[in-house]
Amino acid sequence: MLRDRLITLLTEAVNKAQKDGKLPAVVLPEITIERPQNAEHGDYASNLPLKLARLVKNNPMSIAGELVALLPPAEEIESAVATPPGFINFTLKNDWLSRQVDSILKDSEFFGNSKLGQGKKVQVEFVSINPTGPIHVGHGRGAILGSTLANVLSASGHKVEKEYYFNDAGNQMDIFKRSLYARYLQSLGEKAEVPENGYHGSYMVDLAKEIVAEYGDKFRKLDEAEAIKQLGEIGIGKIKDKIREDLAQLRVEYDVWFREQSLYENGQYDKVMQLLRKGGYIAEKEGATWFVSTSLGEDKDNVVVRSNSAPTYFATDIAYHYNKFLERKFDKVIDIWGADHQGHVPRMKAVATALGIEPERLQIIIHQLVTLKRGGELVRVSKRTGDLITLEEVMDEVGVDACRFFFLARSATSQMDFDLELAKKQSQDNPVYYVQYAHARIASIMRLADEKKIDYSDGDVSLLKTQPELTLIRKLLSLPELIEMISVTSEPHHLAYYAQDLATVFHAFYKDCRVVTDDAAMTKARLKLVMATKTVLAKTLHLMGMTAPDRM
RNA sequence: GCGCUUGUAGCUCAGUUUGGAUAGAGCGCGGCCCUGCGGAGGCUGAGGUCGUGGGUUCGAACCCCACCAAGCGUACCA
Repeated sequence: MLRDRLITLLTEAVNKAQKDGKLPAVVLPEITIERPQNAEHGDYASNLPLKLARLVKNNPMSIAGELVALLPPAEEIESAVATPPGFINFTLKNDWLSRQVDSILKDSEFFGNSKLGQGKKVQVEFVSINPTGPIHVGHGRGAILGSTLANVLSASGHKVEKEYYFNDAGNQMDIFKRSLYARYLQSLGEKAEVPENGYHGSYMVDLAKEIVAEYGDKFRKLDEAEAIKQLGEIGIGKIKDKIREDLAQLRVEYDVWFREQSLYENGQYDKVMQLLRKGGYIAEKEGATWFVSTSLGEDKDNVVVRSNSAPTYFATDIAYHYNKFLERKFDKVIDIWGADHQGHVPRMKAVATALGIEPERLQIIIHQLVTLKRGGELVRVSKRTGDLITLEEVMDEVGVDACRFFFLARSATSQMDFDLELAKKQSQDNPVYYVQYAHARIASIMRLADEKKIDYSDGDVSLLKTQPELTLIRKLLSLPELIEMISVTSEPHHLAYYAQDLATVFHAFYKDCRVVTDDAAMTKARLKLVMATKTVLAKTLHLMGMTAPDRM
């Protein structure tokens, strides 16, 4: 990566300066290379002289001057200039830039991939809602964030597994089953009440009707406990299928669908509890069993087994993370949760510590919740009170591509209002179609070249030297940096901004540089550039889980 | 009360990790550009006390402190 190369060059310059006595022998601060916002400041810049100035108590500009003079020559660099107040600005060589078009074409869809991850095993777990109801729009945010992050991590050389955790055991499931039983009896014309803390949504009515249509009244004849059990399992199965369908429609694919139940079935729950007990992290008090997180600096202890001997969700989550790290041996685990789970973060970190797992290996990304609106009017999202807008409805209304783009264009930490009317309206104009339009436009040019039977494989890219061409090439070349940056920061929203930027510079290029002309040599060179742009744009869209249409 | 997250242009948001060069984008609003490969495009203008007040620094949207506002959490719910 060019950035690393510049750091090396600067380090050499500093070493030389210190050896020559032009710079005092101080410990070098971390060298940072940034991409200046202003194009006049070149392709890359370093503020190293400013940092050094403080340490050696010298004028930053004269340090910058010294370093520039001592920089070793490099084939990529046209110039390195000391600029007030003390930056070193690097500009790339035009012919080096244009040569990169050939290398993008050579790498094709693999352009931008790296070995950063060194094949490390990373799990990304996301969505993971209870199978008690359909997915709503807030969960969709986690789904899009998780699937996109997984795509990027794969591109940067991680061995990624995407996982969904079905909480199909415990308290909430019992409530769900009893709610369903009540709806079932109701749809057979009997009197029954959905429990007060139960699931009242209208989808439960539909679900009950569906089961009546399929199975008739056979569960009415069973005794209540047995009916609730059998009916409940059928209901859960149907909800799980629906969740899978919705996610598939959103283009979210999973490698593993993990069942909470399995933690009990294969004894891992008991195993981890014994382990914690042995480590002195378990205590009995007030009739319940507690995880003593205060011994790890937490504010309070947490119940793992209630006084009625039912384990809490926290208990199985402990077993689940034991399974992730110690049984399946992931090098890193990324959990993506909604902000309503933020209180769960510190205690899970404490669990990691108690199990001897370095807490950094467990990364928890919290995304803020989504407020759904329709024409400015607030829409309730809580599935426990019914009246919900499902992810399915949103996808049908605004389309999957627009949906993914909208969610991706915001950082996980931003609280977002998702206005359905606005999303539909805006997606007619911009920015989703703006980006996809660029791809369709490129496809159209390539079709024209194809019709004219132009073979551009021997095109000479060194003919590409005008400003719009070079600007486009520069933008193409920043994809590898972007992929690495997102892999490090886990912030895939930058992809959406990149896609827009790339579309913008392409449209500008298109305006200024006609591709297919009578000039055969220039046509071939530009076709190469256009094809390289198509590759990079499609790759960006695919990383975001969006389509790259050839026609619109 | 305490904790986490957020507050940047009329609206929706980047930029805050690593303090630096005139604070960016899209939408909306004003003005331009169609004899050419897809005008779902291009160019351009207006629009900002970076929540408020202090502090650190040669330099703060970014670091520190206080305050204000919003969301979430603070269960033997998940």
